[in-house]
Amino acid sequence: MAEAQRRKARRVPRRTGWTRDPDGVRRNILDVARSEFARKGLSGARVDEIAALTSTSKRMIYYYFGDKQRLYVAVLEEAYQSIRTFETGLSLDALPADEALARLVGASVDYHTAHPDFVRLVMVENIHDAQHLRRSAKIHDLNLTALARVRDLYGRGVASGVFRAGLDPLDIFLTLSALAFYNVSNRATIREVLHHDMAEAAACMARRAAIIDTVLAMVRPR
Amino acid sequence: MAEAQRRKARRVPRRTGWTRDPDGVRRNILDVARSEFARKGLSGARVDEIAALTSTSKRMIYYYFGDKQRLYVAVLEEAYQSIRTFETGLSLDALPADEALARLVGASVDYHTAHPDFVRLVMVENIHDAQHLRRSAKIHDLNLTALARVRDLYGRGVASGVFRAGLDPLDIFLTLSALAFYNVSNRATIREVLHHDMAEAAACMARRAAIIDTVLAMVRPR
DNA sequence: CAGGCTTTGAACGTTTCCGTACATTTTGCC
DNA sequence: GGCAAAATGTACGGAAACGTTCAAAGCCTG
Repeated sequence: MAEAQRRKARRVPRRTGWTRDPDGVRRNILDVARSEFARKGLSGARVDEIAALTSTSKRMIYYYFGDKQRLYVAVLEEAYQSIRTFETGLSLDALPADEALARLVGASVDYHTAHPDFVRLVMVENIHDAQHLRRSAKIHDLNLTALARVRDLYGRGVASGVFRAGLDPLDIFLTLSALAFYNVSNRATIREVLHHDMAEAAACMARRAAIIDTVLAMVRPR
Repeated sequence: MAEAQRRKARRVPRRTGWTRDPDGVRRNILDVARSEFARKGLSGARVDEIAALTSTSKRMIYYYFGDKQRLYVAVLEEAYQSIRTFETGLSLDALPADEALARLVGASVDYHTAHPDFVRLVMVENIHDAQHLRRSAKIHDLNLTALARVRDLYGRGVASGVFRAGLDPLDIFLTLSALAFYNVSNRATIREVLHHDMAEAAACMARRAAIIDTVLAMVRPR
């Protein structure tokens, strides 16, 4: 056929001098994809645009990840693994319970502030009803340690008398998560509706202190 | 031309018996669109699908709203107007400041719980960096009264000695918003990661009480 | 040095999806 | 009854955007 011949006749110039680096290529794709999915959502992000922003080509995205959805899931899984690593890395056991809690809350605020992409990915995933999270075996096994950590901390604080008894550790965890998360997730609408820019350094620090204060006030004996 | 003739030849069966109701048609489209945009986001929602779910046709969507984006903005504007109406409707002045705050927080939690579509729309808008909110004159003039209300309430409470002085009313507002919002916005990921279903009635009520408690603990004198 | 894994690159097929063209009818108001 | 606004329905243009297909070659390890 004429078409087959036309294809055969095409001369393809090759690039030389590249080093074989599968992990690097995957890394590069994942980094770009994370940013794009976080910025525009799953359906808003464009495979062609992600490809254009990588140092490789669309071809390799499909080579390594199969399709757009699986790329998204890979990004999501990595994001959750990162925050888990962060959580595990905090050493709180040496501190008194109240100081440890203050540090945990502060660290949580800082992590969210420093990783807006993570926050946005979680928003995107919530819009999609967490259906990708649900199907991901990797994340199901992840079993966030954060709640267990709060449970321990709270138990310690009650025992030593610095926290009041009768609280559900889940409420403490949800409160600190909510405050740290919302602070980043709703920055844009807060800016437009309240004319207040949480990205500004002074506002950021003040809010951080207020959040720590609030969580401590919640657990303090009355 | 043959094409023109073919079109001319087409016989279009009309539907009869409908009543003239522009507002009703707009209403119907807006309701469906809100649900779809809330469920799937701006880029995830499909105009054809929205049309299919209305009792009218795609033709009318473009007739009334021009294009997808303007339909989305209309939905967003209405959602913000609704919450503003709700906020204005609360009568808190007759109550002591602490009781008034408790009622305000409870009502806020209830509103978010009862209007998950609103919560999701705000999430979607945040993903888009609030660019539609920014351009909407309607919303810019809306000037949420909620913050002013908290400011008054807080002033009253400090004067009567039930609240401690030195807080920024903005922090109170952000805290109560964050807790009420996150409770709904992150339900899906909370369910998957913590295996805890906030939609369940018992969990819902317990969390509501904990949120009220937390905000009151924040402002209580020490 | 050989074979398989990695990489290249552009063009193409196909589907999806937004928005519009058409011609016409129905309704309600004056 | 006349008229303007409201409503109808389908098919189609055209642009995205996802994913694939071709053919070939460089790189590294064993």
